[in-house]
Amino acid sequence: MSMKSETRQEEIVRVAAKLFKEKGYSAVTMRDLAKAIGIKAASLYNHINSKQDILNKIIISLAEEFTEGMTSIQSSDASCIEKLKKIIELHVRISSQNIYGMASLNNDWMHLEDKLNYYQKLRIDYENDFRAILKEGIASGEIVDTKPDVMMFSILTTLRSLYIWIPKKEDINPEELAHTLNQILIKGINK
Amino acid sequence: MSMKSETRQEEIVRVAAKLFKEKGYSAVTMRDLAKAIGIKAASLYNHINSKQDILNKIIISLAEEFTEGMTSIQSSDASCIEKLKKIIELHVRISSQNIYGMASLNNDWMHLEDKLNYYQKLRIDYENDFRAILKEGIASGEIVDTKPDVMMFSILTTLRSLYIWIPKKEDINPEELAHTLNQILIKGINK
DNA sequence: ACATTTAACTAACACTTGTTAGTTTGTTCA
DNA sequence: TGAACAAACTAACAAGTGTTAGTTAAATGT
Repeated sequence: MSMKSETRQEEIVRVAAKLFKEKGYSAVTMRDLAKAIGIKAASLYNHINSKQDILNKIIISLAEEFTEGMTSIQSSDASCIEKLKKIIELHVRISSQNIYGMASLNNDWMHLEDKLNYYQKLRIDYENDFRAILKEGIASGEIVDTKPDVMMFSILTTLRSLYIWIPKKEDINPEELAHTLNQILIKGINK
Repeated sequence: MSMKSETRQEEIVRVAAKLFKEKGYSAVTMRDLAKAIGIKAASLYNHINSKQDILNKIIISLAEEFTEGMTSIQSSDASCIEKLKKIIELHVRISSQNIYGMASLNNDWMHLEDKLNYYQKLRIDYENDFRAILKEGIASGEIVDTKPDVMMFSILTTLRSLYIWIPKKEDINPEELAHTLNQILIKGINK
């Protein structure tokens, strides 16, 4: 068991993400965070540079993980429907593993300062890649010819909100969830 | 033109909702709000009781509007698919008319204090009504027999996120948007 | 054994927070 | 004209904010 145990910095970021999910970035104080860990607020600064920096670490690492996933999917030679399935699996996987961080990504990104532009670029690029897949599917006849913006919005907001919903279900089987979502998002719900 | 002009209290709530959308409830100070209106922070208290109270007004009035809409839809004798269509129209209408308030409803509800329990009851009841419609549709064969929880989550998170997406489009035709969403959410995107 | 490093601590800082008190100004109406 | 009121103002408050400085105690490496 070479279980490399968590560093204090990692613990701070992890606990911060949990608190940020519950109350939002602005409502969590460094004293709240310190108390949740069991030390004094000043001691946090032996491990992190600033409150800002914690938020940066949480959000940017997740955003980059999504970007990497999308790049990999883009460059594969799968069909558009298959690519969409892989995107769904990507979101289910990352969201399952980062329930707290995903809340910050969705709700607290506007409090990024230095990293705000970088984050927004990643987000816009991701959405452009997503839209390109849909348009390709429309062109090839795989996907119904409806407004790609509305399709993307619908699918992507569902996927981005998974962090709200996953913790409410006791049986978090990622494969099964991805499969059910794939059916509902692609094929719809009517018989 | 008997255009009953906005009271100062209404203006405060309206401007607050806009600021809450941009930065979140906790990050908006009473001085920010006062400056956006053009008065001093202390003057706000001639019109409102507290910062809390502004949030209550924004969120509870919207939540009750949704509840009324759902009650009306529930008691109609439409088919399940038709009821779903009406729910989509309800969300598009309320979201179009309350872009800023919807952001608070989605992101700042946890900062409700006295009204938190009441809000959560409205929300749970709404979701139960929604789920009941889906289950009825499954039983009657109108809707595909997949997990109703996942279906509800998927549709409802899309509808709840409309406030993010509507302002990005210049042509905000609610009827057309509701129609497109209806197609995508009910019939899916594959051909 | 001793020097170094790590990571906790206490104390304090400069500033911001929501809110209250008391006052002033302009408008409304008898 | 003058009393009453609405709604702005200034000043201040007590509490809380992120963060720094300086100190101490335990662990580590030579």
